[in-house]
Amino acid sequence: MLDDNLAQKIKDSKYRLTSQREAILEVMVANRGKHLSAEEVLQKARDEHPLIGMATVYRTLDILASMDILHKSMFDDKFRYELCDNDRHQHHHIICLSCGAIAEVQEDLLHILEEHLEKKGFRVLDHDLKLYAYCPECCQRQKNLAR
Amino acid sequence: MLDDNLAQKIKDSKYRLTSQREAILEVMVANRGKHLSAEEVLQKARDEHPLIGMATVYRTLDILASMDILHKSMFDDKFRYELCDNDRHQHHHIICLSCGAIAEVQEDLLHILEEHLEKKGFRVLDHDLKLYAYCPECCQRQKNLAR
DNA sequence: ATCGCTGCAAAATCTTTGCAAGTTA
DNA sequence: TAACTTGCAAAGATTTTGCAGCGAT
Repeated sequence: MLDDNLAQKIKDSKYRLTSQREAILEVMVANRGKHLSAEEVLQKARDEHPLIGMATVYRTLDILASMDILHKSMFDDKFRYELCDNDRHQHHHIICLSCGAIAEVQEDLLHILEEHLEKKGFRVLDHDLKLYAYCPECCQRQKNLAR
Repeated sequence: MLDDNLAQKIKDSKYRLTSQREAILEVMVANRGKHLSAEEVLQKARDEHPLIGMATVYRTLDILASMDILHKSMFDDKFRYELCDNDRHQHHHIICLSCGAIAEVQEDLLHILEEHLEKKGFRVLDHDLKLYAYCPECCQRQKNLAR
């Protein structure tokens, strides 16, 4: 079942709400909080819409990102997309170098940095912070192996 | 003229110091502080070594990055490489959305964030912060146009 | 003389684009 | 109907790989 707000947002835009776009939106909503690649979106969207093509997926994801419905960023050498979540605005990613798990960090220390830069004449619009770490589970596993 | 330290570092490693590797190192040293793509490195390296191939460039850049001589990161949808600078360790990138200029930020606010994560059981090894902004020059140009 | 390294070409990925046909408002 | 959208296939772009021959130690 698709979030009416998002469907409406598209109807109100210059874009048309097609069954393919609806299917892709549903996939993104159903996977809230996950960072899906175009390939993953394609596979999941095909459950609902078996004939959908990759070009449509890329085109739709880019439209949704330009409408601030999705956030597009680069992980693992490819673009990944996640549903924007208005409640948790400033979140950063912490990527486990061992298992690849992606956790999120809510801390908002970057405002201080951004204010500093604004004083120097920059106008900061966005940022992207990735932390590379071993996650608690992998740290534990490494300790167990060492025993 | 190539930094003897770096040439020596390769000689001391399991890798051989070939004329191609030397040429690539020289390019990176001559462009200290810049973020070069493989293609750009290839073009510059060919001034010195006209027959060098792209595969060699990629292979060498990856070796140098694995030795912590270069830092590899993704900008503008491709990998870019820059010489590691021991004096300015924690630096972040601020990318102008208008002219594409890349400035660097030395502020080191991330330690606080990393300590917080360490307490939660992560072991943080590296981070990558990109800020997207309009640079002071482009801000000024926009103001001038508006007049 | 080894064993590593190189250049070339081909392959592998990921992403974008052209176009004829189908669909939406 | 008019304009937008789709799927397919082809093209683009970046990066990696296989291999025969070359080169460093």
